[in-house]
Amino acid sequence: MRLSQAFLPTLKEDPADAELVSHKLMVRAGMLRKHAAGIYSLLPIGWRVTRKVAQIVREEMDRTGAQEVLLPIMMPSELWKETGRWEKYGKELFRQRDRHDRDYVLGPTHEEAITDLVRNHVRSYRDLPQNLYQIGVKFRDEIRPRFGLMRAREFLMKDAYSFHVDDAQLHETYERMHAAYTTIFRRCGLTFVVVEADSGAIGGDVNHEFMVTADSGEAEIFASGCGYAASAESAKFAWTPQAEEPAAPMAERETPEKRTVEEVAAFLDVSADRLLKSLVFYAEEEPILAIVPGNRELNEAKLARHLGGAPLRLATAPEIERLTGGPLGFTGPVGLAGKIRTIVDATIQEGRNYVAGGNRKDLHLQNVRLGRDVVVSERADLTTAKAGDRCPRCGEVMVVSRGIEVGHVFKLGTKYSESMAARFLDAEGTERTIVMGCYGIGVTRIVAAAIEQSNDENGIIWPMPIAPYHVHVVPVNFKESRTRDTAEDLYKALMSAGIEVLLDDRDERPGAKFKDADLLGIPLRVTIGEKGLADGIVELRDRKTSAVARVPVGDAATAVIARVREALTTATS
RNA sequence: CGGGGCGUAGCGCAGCCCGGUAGCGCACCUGCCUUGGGCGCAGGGGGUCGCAGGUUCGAAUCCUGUCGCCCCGACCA
Repeated sequence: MRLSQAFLPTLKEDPADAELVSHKLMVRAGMLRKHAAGIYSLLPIGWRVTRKVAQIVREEMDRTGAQEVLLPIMMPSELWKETGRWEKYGKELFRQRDRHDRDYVLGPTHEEAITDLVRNHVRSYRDLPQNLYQIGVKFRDEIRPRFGLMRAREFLMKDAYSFHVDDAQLHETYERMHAAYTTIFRRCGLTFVVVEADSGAIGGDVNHEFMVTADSGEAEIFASGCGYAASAESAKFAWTPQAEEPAAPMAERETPEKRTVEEVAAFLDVSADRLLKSLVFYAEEEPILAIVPGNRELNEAKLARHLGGAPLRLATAPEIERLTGGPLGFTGPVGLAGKIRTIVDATIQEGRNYVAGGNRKDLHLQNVRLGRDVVVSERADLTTAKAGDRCPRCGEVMVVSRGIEVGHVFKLGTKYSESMAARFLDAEGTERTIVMGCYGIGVTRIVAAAIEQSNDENGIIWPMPIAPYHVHVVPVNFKESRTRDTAEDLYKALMSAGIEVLLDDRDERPGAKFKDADLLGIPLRVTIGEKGLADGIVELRDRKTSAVARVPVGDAATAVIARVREALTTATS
C-alpha cells in the first residue's frame, strides 16, 4: 500500500474521549472511529489487523475439525422464549420490533440459533459429534460501554458450539478447543492466563476464561503457585473454622442510626466478621435473603449461580420494609422463618454467636445462632475472595492480578438442548438429549488487548502475525530520484515475495514519516536515504527493540523477507 | 439508574464568571522554501458556539428543558 493513497488519518494528539492506551492509540493510528457510545467503525488498518486475528482463529478452529457457518444477527424472539432467555438475559439484550409488531433479538450470542439449526437435522448418534463456529457481529446493550473496542455494544466475536452424545464426548472436544485457544492467543503474540470462571448468563457448569494479563483489565484474577487460577466471580478460598462458643441467650441491642457494618461493629465493639450482613434480593419474583459475614462482600455471580442463573436485583427500601417489617439497614434473618428463602454463606458457622439486624429501626440482635434463631433454607459459597485469602487447593496466599477476558469456553451440558428439545436416538434406539459445549473469542477485543499489552510512548508495537503490514518502507526524501528508485524497487521486490508492505511515498518531512511509522507500529521499518545510499546501504529497524541493521541495498529484499518469515514462523510454533 | 465533568472549525482547546463584530494550535488549500525524528515564510478556506425554548435592544456567555459524550459509582444495609 502506498501511504499517499491510503485512508489513514493519523492524529498527533490523544482523542479527548479515550482513557485506555489501546483506545487512544487505535484512534491516533487511524484504525478506529466512534459513531456513538460503544459503536465504532474500523478503518482500513484496524480492519486489516482484525481480519488477521480472525484468520488465525479460523485456521485453528478448522484444525480442530470445527466447521464455519454464518448465523443470523437478528433472530425471532420465539427462540429466546423457548430457552427462557428472552426474560432472563435482562437489559443487555438488544430487542427489535418489525412492522408487524413481532419481536426480535439482536444476538449477543447464538446458542438458540445454532441449537435450532442442529435439532432439526441431527437424528442419530451417528450424526454426532458436531462442532460449528462463526465469526460474526454481536450486540450487547452494555450498562456502560467503554474503553473503545474493549467493551463495545457491537463487536466481532468468534463463537463455536459443539454437540455430543455424552459428557465424555463433550470433554474430548472441550479439551481440543481449550488447546486450540491456547494456540490462538500464543499466535497472536499475547501473554495470558487461563482461569476457572463464572458462566454468567450463558449457563453451564465447567468453564474457563482466557485472560490477557494487563493492569488496565477489568477482570480480577486470583492465582496461586500450585496452578489454581480463577476469576473474581468464581474464585474459591480456603477458610479455617473458628472454635465453637457456648450458647448465649439472644439479646436486643439498641443501635440508633447504626446501619452499616462499620457503624454497628464499632458501636457494639465487635469485629466485622461477627456481623451477619443480610441482603434482600429478588430472583424474578421470589424474594431471597442472603446472609454473608460482615467482613466479606457478597458475590452476586455466585448467588445467581446458586439460584440457577436467574437475574438478580436488590430489593428496594420499601420492598425490604414490607418483607421484613423493618427499615433498610436493620435487616436480619431472625423471625423470618417461612417468610423468605434464606441462604447462608458457607463461612458462617453454627455454634457461634453473631450480631444481626433486628428488623426494626435502631435494633440489632446479639448472640444470634444459626439453627436456634435462624432458619436456614440453604448453605452456599456466597462471597468474593479478597486479597490475602488462601488458595482452596494448596493453602498458599493467592496473588491478585488483572486481566482482559479474550476467550471463554463452557461445558453447557443440556441447558439449551433440554429446553429446546434437541434430541437424538442412541445405538439402543433410546431418545436422549444432546450434550453441548460453547466457546467464544472476542476478536475485536483481542486487537485492543494486543495493543494494551504491547506499546511504548511512541505508539503501537505489533507482533508480526497480526501486524497490519509486515514492513514499513520509509524513503527519507521521496523526491530524490535515487532514494525513490531504491524504495520503488524494494517495494516491488517485497510485494512479489508475498510480503505486506506499506510504502511512505508522501512528500513529508522525514520527522513526520518516522513519527507515523512508530505510531503505526509495523514491526520492521526500512529507512532509505541519501546518507545510507552513499554507503550503498539501507537501514532495517526493529520497532520493538529499536535495533538498526545496515544492509547493502542489493541484499535488502532478501534480508527483509528472511526476517518477516522468521517472525511469522516463531510465533506459530 | 445515581453523582460529577464536558459539548465552540476535521482534531486538541481558549472565550462563558462579568452579555456587545467568534479566537488559538494542529490539520487542510495556494505559492515559495526545506528534506535523517511532527521544517520555515507568505497568503487563504472552513464554525447558525449540540438542540429547543426563555430573559434581553442584543446571548457562545444568563435561565429552563432536552439530547449526546466521558469519568466514578450502581445499591453490600
